Amino acid sequence: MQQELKENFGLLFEKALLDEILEVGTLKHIPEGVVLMNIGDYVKAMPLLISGAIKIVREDEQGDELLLYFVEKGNTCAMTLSCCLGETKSEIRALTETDTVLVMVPIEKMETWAANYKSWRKFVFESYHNRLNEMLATIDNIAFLKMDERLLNLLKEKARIAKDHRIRTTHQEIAFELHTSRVVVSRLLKKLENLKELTLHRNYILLKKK
Amino acid sequence: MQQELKENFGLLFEKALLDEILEVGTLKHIPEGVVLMNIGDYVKAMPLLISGAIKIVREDEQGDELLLYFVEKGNTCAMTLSCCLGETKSEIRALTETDTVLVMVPIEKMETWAANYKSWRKFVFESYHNRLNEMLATIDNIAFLKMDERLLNLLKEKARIAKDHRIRTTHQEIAFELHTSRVVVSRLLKKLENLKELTLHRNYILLKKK
DNA sequence: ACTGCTCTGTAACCAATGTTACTGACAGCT
DNA sequence: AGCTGTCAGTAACATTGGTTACAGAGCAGT
Repeated sequence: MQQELKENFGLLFEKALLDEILEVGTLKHIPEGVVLMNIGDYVKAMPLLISGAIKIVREDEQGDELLLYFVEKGNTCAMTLSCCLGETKSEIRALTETDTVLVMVPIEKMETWAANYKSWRKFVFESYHNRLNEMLATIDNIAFLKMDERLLNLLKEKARIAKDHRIRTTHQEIAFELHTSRVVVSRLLKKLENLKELTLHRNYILLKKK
Repeated sequence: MQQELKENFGLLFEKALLDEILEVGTLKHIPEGVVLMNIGDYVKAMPLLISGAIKIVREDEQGDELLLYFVEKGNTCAMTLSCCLGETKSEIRALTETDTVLVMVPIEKMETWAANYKSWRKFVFESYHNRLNEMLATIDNIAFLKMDERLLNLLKEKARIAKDHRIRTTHQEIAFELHTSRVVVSRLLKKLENLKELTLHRNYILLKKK
């Protein structure tokens, strides 16, 4: 664990803090598609991402879904932070988008570290900053872009995160993430294929490198 | 100033912190419709709201607008916090929705207070928490609701904030806030009037109390 | 080959929203 | 009163996206 922590958080945290994290944190390997937190859950630990990516999803009462953003290595989920501090229920669902390695830290440490380590305060504030910006980007996408642009953005993001232009997914899954219907996704994907942006296959989409 | 601070932040902050705020903060009265911060601005002070409300607006490259949320008394703008800490440009515009009273605090104090006062850390974290939740609510509105529901929600929110069922505004202004067109707003307002939710007048809308 | 399941393609239609264009109502000013 | 600018109402039409329904392709199991 020491190795992984050092590589991803070594520049962020001072030695003493790294030692404390090593002491109380636990390293976990999690495969793709596992739900880490669900809506209504109470949170007891905070994840520090070593590798992989976590997908953050919103859901309303009718069960309508919407992808909010992805969390990547060197980051943590500010929603979790937010829940920990407020001791409120989670408003979102978090699940692994790819195979993921992370360090879980018990939330009791948060306040102590915030008081004692400047680097921890910086990290937490920056996480919030990043999350607010991700949310802003999400709002921009929903409010200002049309479905075909949102679709293309999502595919590019997925390719970047999985480091693979071959995106393994179904039209239905994309439809959930964009909060639209499968038929609409198929229609727009076909349009994008005609525009030579990608090629369609069963269970995967090949995005053209540009 | 002492009086105002005590009333709105007295329960939040310990005595020593209140004294420090009194020392470096300046009290300001600002009329409705003044732009406090614009997109691209660098931020040098943080506002603590005593009374009134600030409207936070997003704008894309084409100049398309969208209302994000309102900040009310006892709160601060987490976007500002975020900008201060990151020393980045503002991503949003902030303007007074009503006449507003606030205390401006220079941002240099932020890190010192975060290190020394538990209540300040709590306040900052809670601000972030609130802002993230506001953003979530905004996303819910845009993604899951139809225009007529968004419109009605906006009107209710405006009435609540101004403490007045007589909402002084034009259809065009509402159109900007919801990022739609004036014609659509007029159409839907007429529909809501037929449903006895409100009555329409020149330059104001009378919302029915329910 | 046959069955069953999931995934994709497509047509036809509908609902919501956006656009353009024109009208009159109202208020302020001279 | 007459002129001017802003605001609101409405019709006609275009576009986008959502819905329903159905057919066929691919794949696994028997």
